[in-house]
Amino acid sequence: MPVDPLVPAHRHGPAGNGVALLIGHGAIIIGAVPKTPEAALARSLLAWYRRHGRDLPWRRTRDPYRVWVSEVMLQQTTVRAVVPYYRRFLGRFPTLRALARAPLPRVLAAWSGLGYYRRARHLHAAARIIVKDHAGRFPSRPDQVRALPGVGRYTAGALLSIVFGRQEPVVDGNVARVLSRLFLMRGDARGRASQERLWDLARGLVRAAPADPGDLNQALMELGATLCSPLAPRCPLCPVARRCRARAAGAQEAIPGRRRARAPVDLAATLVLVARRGRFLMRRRRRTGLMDGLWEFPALEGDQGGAGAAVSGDLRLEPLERVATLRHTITYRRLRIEVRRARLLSEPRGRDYRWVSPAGARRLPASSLVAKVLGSLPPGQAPRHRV
DNA sequence: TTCCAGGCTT
DNA sequence: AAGCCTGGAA
Repeated sequence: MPVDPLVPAHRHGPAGNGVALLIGHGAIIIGAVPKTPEAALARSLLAWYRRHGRDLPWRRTRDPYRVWVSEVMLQQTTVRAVVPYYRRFLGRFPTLRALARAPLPRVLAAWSGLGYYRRARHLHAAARIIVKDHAGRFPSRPDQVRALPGVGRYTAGALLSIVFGRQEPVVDGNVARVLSRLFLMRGDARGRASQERLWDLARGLVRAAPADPGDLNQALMELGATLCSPLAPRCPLCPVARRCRARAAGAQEAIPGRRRARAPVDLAATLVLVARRGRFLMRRRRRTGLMDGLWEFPALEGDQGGAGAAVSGDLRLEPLERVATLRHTITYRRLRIEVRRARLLSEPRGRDYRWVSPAGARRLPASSLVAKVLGSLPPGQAPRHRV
């Protein structure tokens, strides 16, 4: 058994003793006296979570499929953004088998606007793997869960603890913040040593809550998401503020240290709207690593904003008047986008082109940029007939 | 206008 | 270590 750096060897042992109170004629267990620091923390966190945890849709089920969908959506995405997508997604794909049967474009369409579209591909691929290799039953073995595409250390731990009640730790951004504050971890929280320390701490805590590992993990995440915020944490409301070393040191806002972002790159692009019979021409992106397989309005290549013929992939066209200007950011790219009408000089060919009504565009797999473009068009700029 | 949170993959 | 996306806060 690995030595836990937090706990002196003689402190290892049962988590606590029951304390009985006699009230009237009955004996009532009112709680356990924690024997270890972890047990004390776990007990406070669990009590707080049960009283103050938010009522979220995926907390009303233990269906592995539903919890899995929520966890993948919650990767790099806030609860507020996820909730409507989660409901819609499960409306369209109510079961793992339904998801596995669905064509990928339908899955991507349900994901449109949520970002990080690789997650949707992974989810879909993993559903098919589960049907094929696990008879449609979500695996409960850590190695099998971890082997699914799109399931890393965090997501595996979340699923195993929440759905299968296993004592597996989780460290997401919220947990990392909570733990680095509780244990006053100065220095770069993203370094390898810090990460291992965080996972060790999380493991120690989840093992101190053997009856409710999933709730313990969710309590840590909930605390980070609600009270233990990056800025202005609400320590007076925190169930473990008394045990927080960062707070004792007055350093809660300084921990963990901020990540230095990659310098943004400014780019200019021109998107073209080609209208025909009330529809716009759209094209499906190829595999570039960026919004793979999503539909978009054709972009002019390079610096072709001026007059005359221009090229967009295998398309030749003539840009016309500008109808909108907007900004869009993708990771470190800051795009300044001009939207221009255009006239075709060559006919689009193949499955990667479609003529789409504005309503139809909102049903295709597409990034938020498409919605942004459609929303930026002035009234009366809807597609019109053009000879 | 800028900054930021937020896991997985390669 | 770098890249992926978006919405909301500062």
